[in-house]
Amino acid sequence: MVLAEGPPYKMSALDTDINQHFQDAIDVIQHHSESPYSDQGYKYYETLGTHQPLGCQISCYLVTPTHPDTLSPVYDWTSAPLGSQHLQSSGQSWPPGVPEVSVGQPVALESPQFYPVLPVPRHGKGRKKLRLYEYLHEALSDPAMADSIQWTDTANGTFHFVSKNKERLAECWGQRKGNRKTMTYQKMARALRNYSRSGEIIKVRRKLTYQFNPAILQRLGGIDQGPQLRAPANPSGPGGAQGPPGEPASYGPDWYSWYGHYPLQEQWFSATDPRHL
DNA sequence: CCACACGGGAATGATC
DNA sequence: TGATCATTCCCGTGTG
Repeated sequence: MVLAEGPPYKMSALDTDINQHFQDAIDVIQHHSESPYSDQGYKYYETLGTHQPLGCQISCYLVTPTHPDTLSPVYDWTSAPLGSQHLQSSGQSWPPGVPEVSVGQPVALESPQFYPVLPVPRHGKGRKKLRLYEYLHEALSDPAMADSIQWTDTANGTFHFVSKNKERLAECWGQRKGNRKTMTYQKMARALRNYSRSGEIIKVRRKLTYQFNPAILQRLGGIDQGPQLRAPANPSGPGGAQGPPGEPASYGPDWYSWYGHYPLQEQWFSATDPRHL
């Protein structure tokens, strides 16, 4: 586990508070919607593998095109540092693995082309094979799959599986890939955990909930930005109307896991240092 | 104790 | 043919 170096982590009431702080922080940031580097980040995204936009051939179901005005930056992601400050002010310390620069002054990142998460897609030959996160994104855009997978917070790219029907989604994925055996949620989740290492999708400390890397979201054509897409000022009730039942009302991006999992920390360190350019 | 969600090691398969 | 990534199996842990 990523927490190996730090003190054993345990979910507690404190986490709920912290997550609430995260949400509050997100709200604050959204009020200051002029993210200094979100645009810059997008410039970077554009340099990534923007080939082959998705949203095509779904064999299992119809695809609903994403909302036209999907260009709002997903800068919620950048609120991580803010959240971390909350963490620290709450007495929660970060593990040694967390890049300090990201904690202290991420918004001040001046090398937008080095947004600290995205594994650069292979150059040259693009991957033609459909990848799981692409499929999930498609499914999230498809109302027909809403009983299996839903956006938890489109603004920051979190989504969750519906416990009751998650197996159906997994099966559909397996069929889509033409696997020999039936895909199960367990196996699909195993693949998702691999994404945590590459940083494409991370696990959120919430039941059945994951979060897209914003760069991935951008690559996949943005996220829906319907009226409900903005994170509510205060997620009402347990995860709002869409959250899995029985879950705490507040949640937040798994910043800890995000940075902790990120395997390219050193690359990122050097990347953010202009001297290494 | 049980069911469920989750995490990860390791072997294997598929693709580039 | 090797590298990479996904799939598959399996076992262990934590939680309600």
